[in-house]
Amino acid sequence: MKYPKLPSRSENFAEWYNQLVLRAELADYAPVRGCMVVRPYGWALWENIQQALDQRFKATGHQNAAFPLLIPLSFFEKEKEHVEGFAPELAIVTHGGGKKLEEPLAVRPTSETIIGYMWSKWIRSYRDLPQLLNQWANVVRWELRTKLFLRTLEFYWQEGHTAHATREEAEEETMRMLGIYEEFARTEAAIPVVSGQKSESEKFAGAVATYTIEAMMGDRRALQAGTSHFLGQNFAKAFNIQYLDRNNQLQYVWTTSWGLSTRFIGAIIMVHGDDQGLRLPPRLAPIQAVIVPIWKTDEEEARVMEVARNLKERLSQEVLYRGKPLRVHLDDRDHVTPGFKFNDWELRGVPVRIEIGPKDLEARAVTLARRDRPGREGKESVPLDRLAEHLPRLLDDIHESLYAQAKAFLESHLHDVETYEDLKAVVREGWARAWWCGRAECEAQIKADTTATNRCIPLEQPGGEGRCVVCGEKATVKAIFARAY
RNA sequence: CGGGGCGUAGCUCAGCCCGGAGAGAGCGCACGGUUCGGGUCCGUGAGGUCGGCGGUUCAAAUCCGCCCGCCCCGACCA
Repeated sequence: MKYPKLPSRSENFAEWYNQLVLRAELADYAPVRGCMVVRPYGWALWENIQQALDQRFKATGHQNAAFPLLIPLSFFEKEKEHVEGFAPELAIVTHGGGKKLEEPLAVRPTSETIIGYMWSKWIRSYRDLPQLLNQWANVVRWELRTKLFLRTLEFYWQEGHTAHATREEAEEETMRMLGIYEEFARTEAAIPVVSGQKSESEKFAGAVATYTIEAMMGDRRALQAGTSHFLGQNFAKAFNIQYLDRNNQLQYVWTTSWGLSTRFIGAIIMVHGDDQGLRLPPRLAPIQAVIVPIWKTDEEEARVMEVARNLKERLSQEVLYRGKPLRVHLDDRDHVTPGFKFNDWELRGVPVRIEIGPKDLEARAVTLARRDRPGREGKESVPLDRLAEHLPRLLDDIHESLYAQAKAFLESHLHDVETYEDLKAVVREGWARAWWCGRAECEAQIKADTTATNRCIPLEQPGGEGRCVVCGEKATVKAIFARAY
């Protein structure tokens, strides 16, 4: 076999993932340890994620801004938990312009501190609130163990930062943004998630409460796919962000922050991908439909290519999918065979392939192949003049089918457990949902015994009470335990 | 930071144990032809400080020492 197949997902998931990222040209290793280059195809995917989220942020009143990459090191020392959490993974600039700096500068690992500093200058009155900001940025965290998209020294994300007059408003904001992440994952990426709250030991350094969306990867490990933090007045006090309320009383603001990173691309790969390669969710796919022309003779080539070119023009100009022009690519490479192209575009995860050959021309039709169904089963012939109306429906159908598959997978590997023995067995192959007393010792015990961590306390709770799966004490909530990335 | 693996052509690797003739294979790439409805076939060609530095030797990709880098598995994290 000239073109080796990917390692199969079931045999070696980690190797399958690595090779797929490289071969689909989403990213490549940079010459610096732990850093990656996001290649055009991967970045196009990220741009579509950005668009989908940005639109939602703006619709809920947020504005984009840009804060500096470099942050005075002393800023991190102002909030005790924050510095403890981030100090070990800071990259620090000590020299500039050939001279040693008076004060070292940290390359931002997140921007609460510098935004807090600016707010302390900008906020004077309750009339200045709320502050609803977001920035699209790169950040650096000196991770020891890296993996493309999932954990790299430098990564790209959006970080939302808001300041509010009241606790209630800030808490509402925290939950609103968590809801947006959940809805985005479901309706754009076809990824079902569990929304919940992080335990004390898993929460963000400096937060009062951290909320998360957790997604189940194809190897049944959990991935934190987005987070939303209620920061209380921790940063307000650390950076002295105060305002005068209606009664002329000086008050501290209440802040939130929330983020989703290029890690989400890893989730898309690991949730939907199969042994053939990527299966990109149609609404985020850089290419939604690829046209593969097929011919034998020069005369056929001329006829087929003419129709193919016209089709590409017509589809990208006339067909709107969810309000945006259909993203169509014509694969006019003449030095590779159709069979090669089929495999190539399947590896790259394009949702729909449009085959046009002499037989199709004769029937005034094209052959459509959908990526979510393998082989012949996913193929159908569609008349040329019905394609424009057919494609959006097909893309929706693929989206629904990907979501349904992922949802079924999640549900079939998420089990309620009653005993500790059950929990230990379940987390080897999936997620365990169990009564938990809320104590860190019990979480730690589970982690020590199984390497599974407390992923979250789901917002959806059964109610009532039970006995902690570890210690047997009274428990009022159930938590999800799983091995995670 | 602990454990493991690897560094020879763009990629995957052979050669190294046992030093010696011209530094190799497959893929990819370029050109020509052939093919094209599920990873075509043939030919020609370009392409290499054998990770770096030092040592041993008449002679080092090969033996020895030091260094550097990367990947994988664990603890930490989005």
